[in-house]
Amino acid sequence: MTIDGMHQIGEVAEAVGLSLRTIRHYEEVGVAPPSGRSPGGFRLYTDDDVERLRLAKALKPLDLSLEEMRDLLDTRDRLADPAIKGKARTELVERLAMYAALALERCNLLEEQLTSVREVARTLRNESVTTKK
Amino acid sequence: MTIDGMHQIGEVAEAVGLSLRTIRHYEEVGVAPPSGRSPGGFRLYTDDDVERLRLAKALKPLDLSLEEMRDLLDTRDRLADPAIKGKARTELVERLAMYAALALERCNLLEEQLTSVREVARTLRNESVTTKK
DNA sequence: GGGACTCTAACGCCGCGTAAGCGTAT
DNA sequence: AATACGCTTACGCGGCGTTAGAGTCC
Repeated sequence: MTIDGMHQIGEVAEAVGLSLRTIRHYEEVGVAPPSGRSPGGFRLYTDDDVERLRLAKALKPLDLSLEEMRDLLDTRDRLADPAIKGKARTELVERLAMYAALALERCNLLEEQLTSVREVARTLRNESVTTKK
Repeated sequence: MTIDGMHQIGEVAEAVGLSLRTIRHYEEVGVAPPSGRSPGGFRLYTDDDVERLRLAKALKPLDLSLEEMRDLLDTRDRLADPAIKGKARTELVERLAMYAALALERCNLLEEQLTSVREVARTLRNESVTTKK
């Protein structure tokens, strides 16, 4: 940890469980930019930045494009700002709801895959045991 | 369906639920080649070919490389040949067992993802409801 | 011969992995 | 001054999607 509670990339990668490359890439495409840089150019992440990265990682199974992920995260962040009111806010809420729905769909898909892959696993086990002796 | 119980690619795609492109690609890399071709060059798949494609699709959530998939499928097919005996057979069985183990691992990973994505889904729902009115 | 189907060849895209060569932090 | 850490740039890759243009089936 550096001065002022800022973290540099290695530390963050360790904590979040993403590769350096991925974290840098997430900056490039705006998914999770660091709030600052050291004088020498090192990326510096606040705790909130790290949280955003965590969320990003958690979102991965949703299989969104990185652009969609950025949109989702931005939407969430903007909703957290109570200064946004009225129609603008409603719009954001609806967008978030969309993503929520999408997440549910994706849950179902994952469940299907899980059962399917379980079946396959059993089949393979069987075949590699039945045939054994 | 063409003569002799052979199916052409569109029919197969429909039945299995893979795109034409994917099926062609699976031939290119040896995952699921058609048993024949029409005089004019159309791919012709037997019922067994179609079965192999089905299996290939079911295997997708395992997240193997196509090369590994090919290996898995080939191993299975060769095991089905009772002419293979002794050490060679044992080797095949062990290889299949490896894939079975890998499948189990993958199951766990999928479970993790599922719970994680469920949590996210709930969170999003909450946020898009709490904020609503 | 007309319409549906299929073919090959080639480029494009996304989400990073992986060097290479060089600067920064302590 | 050594060691660990980080930076940018750029190429590569897997698994297809997507034209484009030509051939095949019946």
